[in-house]
Amino acid sequence: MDRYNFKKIENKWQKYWEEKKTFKAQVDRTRKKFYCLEMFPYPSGKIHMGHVRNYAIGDVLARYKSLQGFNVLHPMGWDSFGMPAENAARQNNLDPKTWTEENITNMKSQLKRLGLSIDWDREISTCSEDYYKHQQKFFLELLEKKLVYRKENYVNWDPVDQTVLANEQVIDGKGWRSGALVERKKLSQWFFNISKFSQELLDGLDELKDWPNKVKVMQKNWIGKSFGCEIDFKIEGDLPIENIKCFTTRPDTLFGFSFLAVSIDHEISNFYKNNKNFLKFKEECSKTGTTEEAIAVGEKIGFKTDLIAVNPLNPNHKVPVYFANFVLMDYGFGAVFGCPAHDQRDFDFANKYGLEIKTVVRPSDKNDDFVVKDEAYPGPGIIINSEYLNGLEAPNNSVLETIKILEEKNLGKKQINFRLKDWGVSRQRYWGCPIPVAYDENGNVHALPKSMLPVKLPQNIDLSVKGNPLDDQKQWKEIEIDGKKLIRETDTLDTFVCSSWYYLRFCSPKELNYGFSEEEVKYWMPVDQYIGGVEHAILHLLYSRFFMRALSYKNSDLNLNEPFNGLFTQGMVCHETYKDAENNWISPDEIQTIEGKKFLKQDNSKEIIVGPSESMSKSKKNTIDPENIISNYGADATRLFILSDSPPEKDVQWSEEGIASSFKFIQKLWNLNLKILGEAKKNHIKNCGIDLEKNTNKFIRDITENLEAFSYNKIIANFYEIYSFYNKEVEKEYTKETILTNFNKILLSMLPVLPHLASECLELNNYKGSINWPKYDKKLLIEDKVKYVIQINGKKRDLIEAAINIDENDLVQTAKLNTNLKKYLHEKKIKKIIFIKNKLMNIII
RNA sequence: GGGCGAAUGGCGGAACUGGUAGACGCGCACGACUCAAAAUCGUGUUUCGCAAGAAGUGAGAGUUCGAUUCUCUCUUCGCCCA
Repeated sequence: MDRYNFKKIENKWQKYWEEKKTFKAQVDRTRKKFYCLEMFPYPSGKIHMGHVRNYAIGDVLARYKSLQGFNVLHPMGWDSFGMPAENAARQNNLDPKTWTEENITNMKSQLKRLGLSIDWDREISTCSEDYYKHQQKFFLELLEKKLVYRKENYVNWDPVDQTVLANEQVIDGKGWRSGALVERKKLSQWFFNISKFSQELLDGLDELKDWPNKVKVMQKNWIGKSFGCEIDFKIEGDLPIENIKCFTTRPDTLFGFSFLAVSIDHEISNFYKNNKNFLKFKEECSKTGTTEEAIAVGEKIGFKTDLIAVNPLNPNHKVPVYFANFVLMDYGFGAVFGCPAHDQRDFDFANKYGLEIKTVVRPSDKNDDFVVKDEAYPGPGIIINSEYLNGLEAPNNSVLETIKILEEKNLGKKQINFRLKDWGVSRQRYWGCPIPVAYDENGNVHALPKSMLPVKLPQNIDLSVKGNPLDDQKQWKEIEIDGKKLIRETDTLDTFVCSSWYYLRFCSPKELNYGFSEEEVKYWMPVDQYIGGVEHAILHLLYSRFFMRALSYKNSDLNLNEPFNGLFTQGMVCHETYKDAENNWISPDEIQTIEGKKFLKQDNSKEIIVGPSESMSKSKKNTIDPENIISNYGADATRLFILSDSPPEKDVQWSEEGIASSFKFIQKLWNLNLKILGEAKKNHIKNCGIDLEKNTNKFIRDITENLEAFSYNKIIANFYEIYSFYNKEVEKEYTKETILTNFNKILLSMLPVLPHLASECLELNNYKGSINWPKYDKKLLIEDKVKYVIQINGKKRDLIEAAINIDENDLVQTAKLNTNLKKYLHEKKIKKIIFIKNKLMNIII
C-alpha cells in the first residue's frame, strides 16, 4: 500500500497549471463562453472557511464547464478599500496600503493552495490606481449624465471621534469605538440617483430566471413600490402656509383622520427655527438615531403646532398638525395623515396625545357598530362611518374609489411611491477612492479635467488625527485649475461603488483608456453564474444592477442591463461552540476528546461544555483556520469535505471527524487506482459481463445531473458509491482495456472536485485521451428487467423482478404464484389493480 | 408586526413531476489482522418485537389505491424587513 503524498502531488499540479497557463481566458468567438464569478474577498489577511466554501463551489462549476468545452472566464480580485485597513493601520502605525498589499500576497498564496482554476493574469485590486482611476472617470460620466448629485443629508455623527459612522457602527445609539452618544448631523453629500431606475430595477427582476426567489423577493421589498395617492391638506393658522402635501396608500380612511404629522425636517420647520421648544424637541429626536428601525423601536413623540389641517373630504373636519419623530423626510413628502384606528403607529401616537380614534373600517365578519379599542385594525373589510364611502370593500375598491373622488375634486392625485432611496456614496474616510471634484471659494463644484486623473491618495498621512485624515492634507487639498484656486473634495467613495463594476473590469483588466473594453465586455458579459453569500442579497447586487444601467444610460453603443444572469447564494460554515465552566468561549484548537467527552488540552480535568453549532465567528472562537486544514489534509480533502454533507445553499457543519474521513477517502481512492492498475495487469482476455460498463455509465449520468442541479453534496455521495462498487467489481474478470477505459471516465468526472488526485491518477494510468467531460450512453441505461414494488392495499409486501414492459395480467399471475404474496391473496377477491408501468403494482383486496 | 423558508434515525443529510422512506457520510456495535493499541479491512445499525409483524418523516385534519411530497389549521426554529 502506497501512501498518497498530497503535498508533493498537489504542489506538482498547481505548478503545472501555473506554468501551462491552463486557466488563461481569451476571447474566442468560435466557442461558447461561460463567465463564472465568485464574490471577490476583502483582503483581511487570511482566508476563512466561508471563502473556502464559496470558491470551492465556484471552482467545481468553472472546471465542469471548461471540461464541457465552454470558454470559461474565472477571475479573482480584491475588494481592497475599506475601514478595516484604516483601523489596522492606525493600531499598528502602518500605511493602509502596505497592510492591504501584504494581506493580498498572503491570501493569494492561500487561495492558490486550494487549487482553484483561476486566471490570475486578470487579478485586480480596487485600491490600485489602475482600478480606481477608471472609477473616477465613471463618476464624472455619471455627473455629466446628472445621475450623481449633491444634497444635504443626515448622518450618524460621533462627536468624540469627529467622524461619520455607518449604521452598523452605532450600537445602542453609541459610537462603537468612542462610546459617545451618536448625534444626527446634516452634511452635504454625494448621491447616486438609483431611485430614477426604481421601476426598471423592479421589472428587471422578472427576467432573472436563475436567481433564487428569496433574493428577488428581498429586492422587491427593498425597492418597495406602493400605490397610493398624494393629497393636499388645506392648512389654517397664523403662518403663511396654505397647504401640506401627503402621500398615503390608504386615502380611503380619510374620515378617520385625527392629526397630520410632518417630519422635523419638513420645509415648514423653517417657521420654527427660533422656537425654543421646537429646537428642544428636535434635539430629543436626534437622540433616536436615523435608521428606520431605530425610529420604529423608539417611542413616538410629537410637537404640537398651532396649525390646523382640514379634511379634504369634509371641510368641517379639522385636526391639529404635529411634528413627529416617526415621519421620515425621505418617504413620500415627509408628511403623513394620521388615522389611529387603522395604523398601529398612529394609534400609539393618538393615545399618547389624547387624539380622536375613529373607526372607519370593519372586518367583514363584524357589524357596523364595530369599534377599534385596544389596538389598531389594519386589515381588510368594509368602510363604515365615512358618509358616501360607506359599504366599499377595503382596501381594493375603496382606495381606487377615493382616489377617483379626490381627483375629480382636484384635491389629490394617484401616485406611485418607492421606498428605494438614492444611494449616498460619500464617506469621510481616507482609505477609499477619491472623488474627482474640487470646490471654489463659493462652494461651487468643479469636475476635474480628465488630464488631472487619477486623483491619487496621498501617502504617508497621519491617521491619528480626528475626523477625515484627508481634511488634514493641506498640500494635497489645495489645487489650481486655470489659475483658479480650488479645494479638493476630501470625502471618498463608498466601497460598494468599487464592487459595482469589478465584474466588467475582469473582462479586460489591463485596458488603459477606459474601465473596460466594449468588445471584451460584449463577449464575456453577462456573468453566467455569480456565487456568494446571501448577506449581499440587497445592497451589492442592487447597486451592481444600477451601475450597469447607469453606464448604459444615454449611451446607445453600450447596451448593458442585468450583470448577473445566474445567482447562487451559498450557506454558511458552522462549527460547534465550546465553553468552560466559567462561561468563556474555548477554541476547538484548545480541546481534546477523551472517551467521547471534551476536555481542555492543557488540563484534562476540566470538562468543556459543548454548545450548538453556529456560524464560525471570532467572537465565539469557533473558527477553523483553512491554512492548517490544507496543510494537514490537503486541498482535495478540504474541497471534498466542504462540499459534502450539506447542499451548497444551506449551512454546513464543519467537524474534525468529517474532514478526517474525507482525508481517508482520498487515500482510499488512491489505493483503488493502484488496485485497478494491478487488476489491469492480469490481462484477462474477455469480460465477465457488462456490469462495470453499465454502472460506470450510470454514475456518469448521476454526477452530470447532480452537477447541473448544484447538488454537490450528492456528487460526493456518488463518489463513495463508486468507490465501493469498483473496489469489489474490479476483482472480477475484465480486460485491461475495459477496466481502464471505464475508470478513467470516472476520474475525468472527479476532476472538478478533486483536480489534483484525479489528474495524478489519469497520468499514472497513462490516459492519452482528451480531457473532456465524459458522456454517458442513454441506451446503456435501459434495463431488460425491472424490480416491481408489489403493494397490497397500499402496503409494500414484496419486490418482483420482471421483464421490462411486462403486461399487467402477466404480472398479476406472477404475483399470485409468489410465495410471499400467496398468504395475502389466498381466497381473497381482487377488487382493483393499480399498475404503474415498470415501477409498481398495487393490489386492492 | 409583515414577508420568505425550514422541520425526516444518536448527528449531517438523500428520496426526480405523489409510487420501495432513511441513499451517502459521521457516530456506535460486533468481527478480522495484532502480544496489545492505533491504523486498516469486513459486517450490522429508524423504533418496538425472539419472530411473524407493527409503528414511523414537528402536531392535527383532508384529498388519493397510495402522501416526506398536494391542501387547510397549529407548533417550533431560521433568515430578511420593520
